[in-house]
Amino acid sequence: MSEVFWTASTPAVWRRGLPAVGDSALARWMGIDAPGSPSGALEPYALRRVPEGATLVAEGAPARAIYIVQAGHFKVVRTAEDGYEQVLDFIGRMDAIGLEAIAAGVHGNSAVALQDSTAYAVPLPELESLRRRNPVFAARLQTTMSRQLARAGDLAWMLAAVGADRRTARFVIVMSRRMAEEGQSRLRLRLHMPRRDIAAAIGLAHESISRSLTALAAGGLLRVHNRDIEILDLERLQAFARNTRGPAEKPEHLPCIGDRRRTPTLPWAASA
Amino acid sequence: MSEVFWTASTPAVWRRGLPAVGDSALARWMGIDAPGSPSGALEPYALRRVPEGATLVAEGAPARAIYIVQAGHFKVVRTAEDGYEQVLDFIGRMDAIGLEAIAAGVHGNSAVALQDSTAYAVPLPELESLRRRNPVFAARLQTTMSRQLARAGDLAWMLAAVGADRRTARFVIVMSRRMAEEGQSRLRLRLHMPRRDIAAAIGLAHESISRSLTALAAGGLLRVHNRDIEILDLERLQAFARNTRGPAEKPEHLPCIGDRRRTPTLPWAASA
DNA sequence: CGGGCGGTTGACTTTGGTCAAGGTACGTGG
DNA sequence: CCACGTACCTTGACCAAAGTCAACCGCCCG
Repeated sequence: MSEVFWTASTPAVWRRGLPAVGDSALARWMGIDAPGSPSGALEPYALRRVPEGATLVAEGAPARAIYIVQAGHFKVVRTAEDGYEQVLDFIGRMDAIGLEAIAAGVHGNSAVALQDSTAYAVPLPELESLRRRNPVFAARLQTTMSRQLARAGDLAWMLAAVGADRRTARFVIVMSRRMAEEGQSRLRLRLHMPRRDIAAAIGLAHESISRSLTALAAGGLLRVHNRDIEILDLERLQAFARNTRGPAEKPEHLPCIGDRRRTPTLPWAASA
Repeated sequence: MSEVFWTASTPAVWRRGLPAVGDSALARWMGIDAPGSPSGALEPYALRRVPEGATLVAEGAPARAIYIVQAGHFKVVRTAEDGYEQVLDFIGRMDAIGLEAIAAGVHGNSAVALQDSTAYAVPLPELESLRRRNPVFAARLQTTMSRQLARAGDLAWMLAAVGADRRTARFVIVMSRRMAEEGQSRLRLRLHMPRRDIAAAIGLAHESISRSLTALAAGGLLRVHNRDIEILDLERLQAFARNTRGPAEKPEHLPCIGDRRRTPTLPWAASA
């Protein structure tokens, strides 16, 4: 119970770039390793290297291409005129960036690399013909857009929760679900972004993220060590995240974690 | 200045169903009036009538079809387990419903009619072949999905603003922009939804919507009469909505509307 | 070894949610 | 045509929740 699952010193490689996934997987994703297509079909699509912190697409820029992430992670942000960055999404490998620009012609959001990353650029002029020539790619693209729409729902779900603790709990659940979708463990997650970005994603002050994570940890729902999070009790975490407003479900065994008034240590956790 | 632009008694037709748009426009939208297609091509796609308050698609239901709105307005909601409804989007005519379900196979959101409305159902099994046969429809569908992604950004932009007044201002701006996109006046808008739905969309209590609208009106930025809103000073409204947090821009001529402490009447408005 | 960034915690202040009451518009039935 | 009832909207008072400011700690990197 007291043992930690993370290594004492977090390997620097986690903070830096991720190992690149083989191009074959990406080619399969794009449907361009289909019978008849030369495996070198990826060639025309430039592989862009994006160092940590660099901007792949800038909002307001004319839409020239969409991008398929090969390795690394990105945050999708919309920068207000006052410099406040609202994080709209976090994008991992095999996912697409810039799809919202197809209709508008200009990018509405920026994409910034969270680590050293790489992405293939598919020029918009070629998108149409590629879609026409390649049904697999067309379907995959549609699926990706559909999935991103579903994620927008997730974002709203997180932002809808009034309590800061609940929002944070929902954020953890959403990240967990995505990890599971990628085939990773759903109970041990590694957040790829600083607290500040989490805060910007769910509309809180970054201090509140800290407090909420601490409270959830004190409640025995999580274990937190910087960007490593272990979900100890998914059941209760979900139950806690369930309610949007109000002092959690009245039912006795789900006391409100928000009740951390003076002492961050939860009164009801001590009894268990 | 004291004259009102709305008729004394709001025509009941506005609250009820909207006049149906001709099928020809919809057929053109879907690309099935293209040369070679019989004009009766809409036939296979059932036109569904949806009375006010009725649910067109229910979240959790298996995805059978997507819908193209012919007349009326819908709200797209995600209902939490505790019954709280988060509004994700408002959908008007010529727009699509249920696109997020293509990837997941089940509907993640519900769509509820705000007035008596009608929509064409395009069964998912036919979607693929229709897209393949009909490039115009394929492109239009992609554009629509892209636009909905962009709107998800709008939603986040609204929710990101911490101040209630600012959120409300942003909501008005977004609605104004959409009206403009539909070719309507951008300064006179008719909201099709009750305060309660606005509140659910931007994450506030419905009382706060009232207060914020009143404050904005008191500031001379808007004129409000129930669901009719006239934007009096778009310039200043946008300037006010600009900042995400903090007491608005320090610059003298843009005082913080949020400063309505005791008196709802704005102190700085009186001086002008 | 030292500087800086990211994270945590505490004290104070303000915002907006909640509860409650009153007002207005619209539809319905007499 | 008018009276009534039901939503919808507005306003007020109170208070808990979260933002802000500030200090501190610890880790990583130079």
